[in-house]
Amino acid sequence: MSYNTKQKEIILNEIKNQKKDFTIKEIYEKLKDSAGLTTIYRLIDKLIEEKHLSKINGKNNITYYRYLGDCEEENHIYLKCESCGEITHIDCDFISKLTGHILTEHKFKTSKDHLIITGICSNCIRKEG
Amino acid sequence: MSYNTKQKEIILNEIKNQKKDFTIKEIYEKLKDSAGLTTIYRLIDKLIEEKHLSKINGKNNITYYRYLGDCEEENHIYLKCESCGEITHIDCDFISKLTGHILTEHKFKTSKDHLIITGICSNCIRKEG
DNA sequence: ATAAAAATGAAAATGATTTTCAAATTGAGG
DNA sequence: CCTCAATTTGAAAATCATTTTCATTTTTAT
Repeated sequence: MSYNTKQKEIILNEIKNQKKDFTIKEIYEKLKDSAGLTTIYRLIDKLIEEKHLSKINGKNNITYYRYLGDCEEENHIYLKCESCGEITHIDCDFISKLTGHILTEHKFKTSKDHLIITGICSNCIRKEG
Repeated sequence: MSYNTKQKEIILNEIKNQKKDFTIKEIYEKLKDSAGLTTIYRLIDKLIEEKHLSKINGKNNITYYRYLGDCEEENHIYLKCESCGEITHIDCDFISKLTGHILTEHKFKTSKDHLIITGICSNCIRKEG
């Protein structure tokens, strides 16, 4: 039915140790002496099927994976100005209220590091108006 | 800076006419006599950057795209799942509180039609399949 | 009308993912 | 501890979507 192998154990262990989203390449680079690329792909596919992993489209067509295990709260949000491109980082209670609201009312777990809100910053508002 | 061409017009028109999520291949098949594949890729990348289009991970590594109509409403926000790519529109008071807070406390005027918050949707966060 | 800037697209390159298949490993049943 | 069929592995080859290249064409400002 399903055999246990040392490769599966090694790969799963490495995935669980990831602190952030990771790529296949990163895993392979670390494990290339103990597991082949094909095997890594196969296990990852299985973990996704079993909903232990989530596949994420990053920028530049890079595929990241996220281990679904622990979810820490953070009150961080990025404000990105569409005009000058400036990104400011805010950290306030209101954000946790927002993410809490979105989670409970809209059943959606906002990503802490990808929470970017776009608009126009105060400097650029002044310039334009 | 940016030139208008008949290809851009034709491709954009075709995209806007799509009733559902679509693939590049589908667009190319329809327009192959009037626009090249490279040009379609280029315009789609630009539309994504401008948040008029969203990229969606389908099954079997098929990439779909969804046209995000221009939104004029005040309390409107898009929730985009980083895993499956699914997009939900939410429309609630909390959002106007958020934008009000960001404007008064952080001096930042949020963009109405580009407000996309990313995270993981409830379907994807469920672990045991 | 002219020319510089920008856009096009065919072809080639890239690169991630999948497939193939012979060899190695696993685990159940002696 | 054996044996062996089922399963797994991984190197190499194949696939295929996307990107790059670059010569040519189109657009727009002057």
